[in-house]
Amino acid sequence: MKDSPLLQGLNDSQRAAVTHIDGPLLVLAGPGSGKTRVITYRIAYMLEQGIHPASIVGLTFTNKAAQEMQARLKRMVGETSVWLGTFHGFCVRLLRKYARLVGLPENFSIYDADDAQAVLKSAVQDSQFELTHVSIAALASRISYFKNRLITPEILQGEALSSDEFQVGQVYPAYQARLLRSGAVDFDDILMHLATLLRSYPEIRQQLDERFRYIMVDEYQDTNLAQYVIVRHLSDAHPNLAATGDPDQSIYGWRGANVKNVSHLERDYPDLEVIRLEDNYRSTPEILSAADCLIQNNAFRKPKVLVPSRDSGLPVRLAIYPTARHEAEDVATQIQALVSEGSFEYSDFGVLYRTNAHSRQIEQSLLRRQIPYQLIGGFRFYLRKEIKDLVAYLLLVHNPDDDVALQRSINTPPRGVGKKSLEQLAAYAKKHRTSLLEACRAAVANELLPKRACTAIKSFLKVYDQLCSIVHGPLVDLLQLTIELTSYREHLAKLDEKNDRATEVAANLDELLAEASELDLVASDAQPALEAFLEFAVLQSDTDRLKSGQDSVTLMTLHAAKGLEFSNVFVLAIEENILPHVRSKDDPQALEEERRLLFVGITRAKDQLQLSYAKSRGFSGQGSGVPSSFLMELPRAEMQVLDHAQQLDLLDDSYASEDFDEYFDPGPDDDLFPSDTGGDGELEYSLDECQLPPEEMTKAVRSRLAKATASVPTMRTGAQIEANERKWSVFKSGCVVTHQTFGSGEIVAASGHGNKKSVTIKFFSDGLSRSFRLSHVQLTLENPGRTSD
DNA sequence: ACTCGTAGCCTTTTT
DNA sequence: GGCTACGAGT
Repeated sequence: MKDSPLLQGLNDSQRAAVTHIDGPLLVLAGPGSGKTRVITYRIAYMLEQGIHPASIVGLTFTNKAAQEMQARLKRMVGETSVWLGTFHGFCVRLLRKYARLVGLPENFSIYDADDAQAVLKSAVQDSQFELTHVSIAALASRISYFKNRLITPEILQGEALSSDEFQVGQVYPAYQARLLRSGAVDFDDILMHLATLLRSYPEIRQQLDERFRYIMVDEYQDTNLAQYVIVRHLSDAHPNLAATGDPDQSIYGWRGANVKNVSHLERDYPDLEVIRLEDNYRSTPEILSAADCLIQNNAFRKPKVLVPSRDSGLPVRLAIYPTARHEAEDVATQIQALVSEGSFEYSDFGVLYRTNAHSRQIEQSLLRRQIPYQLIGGFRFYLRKEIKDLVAYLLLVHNPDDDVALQRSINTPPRGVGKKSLEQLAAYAKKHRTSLLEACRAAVANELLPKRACTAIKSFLKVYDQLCSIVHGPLVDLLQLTIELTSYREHLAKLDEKNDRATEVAANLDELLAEASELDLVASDAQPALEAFLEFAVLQSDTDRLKSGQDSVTLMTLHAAKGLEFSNVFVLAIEENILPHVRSKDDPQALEEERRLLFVGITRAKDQLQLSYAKSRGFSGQGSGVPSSFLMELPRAEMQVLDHAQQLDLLDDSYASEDFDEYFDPGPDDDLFPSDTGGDGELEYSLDECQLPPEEMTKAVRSRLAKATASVPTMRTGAQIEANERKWSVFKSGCVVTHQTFGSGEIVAASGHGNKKSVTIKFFSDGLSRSFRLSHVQLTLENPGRTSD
């Protein structure tokens, strides 16, 4: 058995992992150690051993990873019924079956972050609970945190809450009640519901455990408690659980992932076999050395080695640029040069950065050179308005209780159902404990609303009922009819008269129709096309849309890059406050996660790697220009440092101008680093007036520039904010202060940072609370209060 | 009730 | 620099 041809070409540890079939297994796989290979080979090996394909489940993080494995597996063994998919996809399928047990209909809707936020917002309004210094987003993330930790509203209500969490404690149950009433789940619910279901129904747990005898989990370091519980419950009587992961690549702590799940595995499965894959087949020793030096700075870490197996290559480059624009231009130039030399294709390049916003400049530079690229992340197809509008109709057809879908569709295109009418419908729905759709029917039947509104609602219901009548036909027809009945194309055309997105929007609709007809082909009784489509629309991530066939540069965030590899990698903007991100620097755990993020980025590179930062980034004050402390942790001696900023130091002041990027616009053939800065509109105007000889002009420009920049307040915001921060740090909760017009009062809350720092003061004179931005009011401190440090 | 204009808001990472 | 939410006008 053990000499199966499958096992040829695997190293010892890989082979050990592939052939360990029964009993719990943990594969600690460093980057580039052939993990995906191990997983696919392992499945093939299991099939070869006669294990039934339907009893094997492989769970991945992204659809992309799942598809990749599916494709590899297909090449090895042909079509199989092995379930390879994402956690969420798998859980949705199970949840559909047992939905009633957690209070959901089988046709429950899945809400994306946008929809969920809309629900949360109305839950907040509903609970007549005033939000003070807590944003909806912050509430959402707290609720998400609870759900990931399987803390249901019921559990939470039994807990004593700190004042911080009091508001969440109020809103969370209301939010959840709304979701359930709409027959909907958010992303976190998908996991939470299934986990609680498995907990509460041992016989179901047992059945599923029996059915899914062999479970594999990829990117195990990124699982959260809910996911752990699910996996654990499905591997109880048949503990054939194989987890693969790398704690050094755990980068989703912020959304509840818990690296400790790795040690929990050891605790919960005493027989656990641990196999390490430490040989790296991907990167040159130079790249690995940089990665290793960096990651060793993480204190909360089990030491692990990266063993290079490739020959020595080029040194890792560290490039320093005066501005983000230079960075982008130079990267684009390098890519172009390497491709035209013939040594590489565009698809050999990956450009990685911390946040989506950083893609803009590099996009422009590539565009200007007509270098093809694909951008991952940013705006998702299914988040586009025109797509979401249409999908809303289908959602409502699928699930009539879906209030979010109704609110979205009832007045698109505008047919005269305004805010007022909706409010009354909502009130009716609340009173009669029914859906908005039912409220609409009641309103029309009993003429509860003004005639105008009633006829509008009637026409909406007519469209809706017509759509419902063909729900069992092909999905394309349903979608086509939706577009027709709503005159959607005409509506969009009218909307788009000014901005010329019309062709793009039309193309989007066509793509939507194309995807619908594709799904019609693969639809089955178990998964009707409409349901598949709606799930696909919401669970499809953007990384999944990455097309491997075409020759283009890939642009994406470091997070999205996990699991991928490129011959040449550029990591941009490795600056303090960006990587590590501002919001991570006070928390040592979060800081280590940021370091791991860079580690992931570095280890994506096979042959060449360039890390870079810019001294100025025209990003509303945020680009500090300070190189990331992570860069100090790299083996500088082995690296090649390219300091493109040196020659420009004299001009630093002008380069630091926020508007610099606006007027520095080198054409494709321009020098990357011109000796002078050209001029913006204002400067050119003054030049015309001056009529000085060229050398003098430059001087005049410079002195004018210096003057201008000195007088623009934004130029000093950095220092100013810092000074203000210090000055304002005395205004804390509990302080007694005096306001010019309202007199004295006590600070009851403070929020925000820098110039946005604001306080809420409860005034003694009238007992009312008012909020102020510290940058806008003059306050005198009367009494530092009890919380002085 | 809808459309247009502006001010304030926010800008991590994603299933 | 971009969007959304809100407010005034038609």
